[in-house]
Amino acid sequence: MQRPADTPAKKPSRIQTRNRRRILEAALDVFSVEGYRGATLDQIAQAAGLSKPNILYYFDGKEAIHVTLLNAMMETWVEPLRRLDPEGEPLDELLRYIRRKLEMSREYPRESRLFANEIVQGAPRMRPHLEHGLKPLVDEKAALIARWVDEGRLAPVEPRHLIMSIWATTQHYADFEAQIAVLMPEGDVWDDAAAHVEGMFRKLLAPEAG
Amino acid sequence: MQRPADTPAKKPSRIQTRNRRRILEAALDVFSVEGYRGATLDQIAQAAGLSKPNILYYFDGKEAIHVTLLNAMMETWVEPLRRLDPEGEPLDELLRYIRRKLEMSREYPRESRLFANEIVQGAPRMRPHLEHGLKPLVDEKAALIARWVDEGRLAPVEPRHLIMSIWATTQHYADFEAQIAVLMPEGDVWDDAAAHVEGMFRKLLAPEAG
DNA sequence: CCGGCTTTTGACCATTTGGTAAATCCACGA
DNA sequence: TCGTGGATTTACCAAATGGTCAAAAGCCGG
Repeated sequence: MQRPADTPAKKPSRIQTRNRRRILEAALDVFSVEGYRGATLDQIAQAAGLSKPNILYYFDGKEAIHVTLLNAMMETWVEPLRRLDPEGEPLDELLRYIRRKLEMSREYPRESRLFANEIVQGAPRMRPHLEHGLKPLVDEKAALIARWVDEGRLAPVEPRHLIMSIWATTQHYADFEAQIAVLMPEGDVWDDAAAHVEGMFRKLLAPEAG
Repeated sequence: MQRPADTPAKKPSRIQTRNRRRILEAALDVFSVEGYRGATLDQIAQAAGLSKPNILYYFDGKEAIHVTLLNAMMETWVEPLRRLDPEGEPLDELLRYIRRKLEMSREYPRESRLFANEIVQGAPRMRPHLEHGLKPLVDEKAALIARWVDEGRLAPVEPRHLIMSIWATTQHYADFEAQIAVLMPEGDVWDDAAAHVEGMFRKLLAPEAG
């Protein structure tokens, strides 16, 4: 059997799980800074502490690694949005979402940049996932937000553009970290960012009092 | 003379200006989609309608083209920020800046993505420019905004994070266009974006009435 | 401690890619 | 019109890169 990876026939051995994890970890490092085409199997192999042919023993090729990474990551990436609770208090729900999203930018900047690279370059390997995985979720949550607005529990706002703004502002701190490192004075960038972003969206979303 | 490009000794011939322009135009197309390492001289050559060696006749190499593009672009890119007028009405000035920035995302998405690619990947070829070109300008304008806040002419806001938010939200529409194309319903995305972004920052920045 | 599997490696390949050298083409002013 | 310098092409490299293959090495239940 050539690809123990994809065939779910047998349970993967301990070595397999360990090495696959190592490879994905290394690949995340490399892909997230070099982009897909910029990354090389040699880089990944070296970062993983394995030989290049050995990596190709575990994955069907460079693209397979990339796709595996993107898919695995998209799950956790949209999780916070999925958690938007239709039963909750609208403003609380959205602010919690925003905080969580910013946290993820801080904790998983590599994942964010992996994604950013893919999208900036036209999402060549991810468009299907965007259409069938992300779009329905965004449609659903946009409808929810629209409902909240209709009910007067949120200030009027275009739901999809709100979501874009949240993504843009939060992910910016991960994706453009190189720029931020240059422009921001030393200090609690992340704390200030949290305060700023939360305050901004609170003002945007708070329904008119009275 | 090998490099009529860099040596300012003689005025460039008509052919030179034409071909250099062509090359840069083609390179912008390619680099903005593929990133630096993803782009190939063959792609650029083909897009420019020139042969590869001919391209290397006009530029010292792949990197020289990229750097030329980045530098040329940075000028126009920060121009709107430079225009923030200390004498103007703060809210008007900032909203005008925001509108202009969004306009530029619409008119020059390739430039925006070229820049995004470079920064996401750690700004390997642009850090000096960021430090010596962009940082002083941001420092200056951040101080200006801080002054406006102190004078009570803007709602309290952390100036640098405000600037980041403006960049994030406006450039997002260019940089993540592939995603937006999937998620947004057909229609005037740009008009809605303008309304949304302007409204958002107006709420954020408007000083307390009274 | 053996036999059969999983895993790993060294050698190798074809293609791509950035770049070069020299020959050729061509525009244009004297 | 003709020579000359700028512009262009043809024919190449050498290195990098994704990937293959068969042999070697390790691992592990019996």
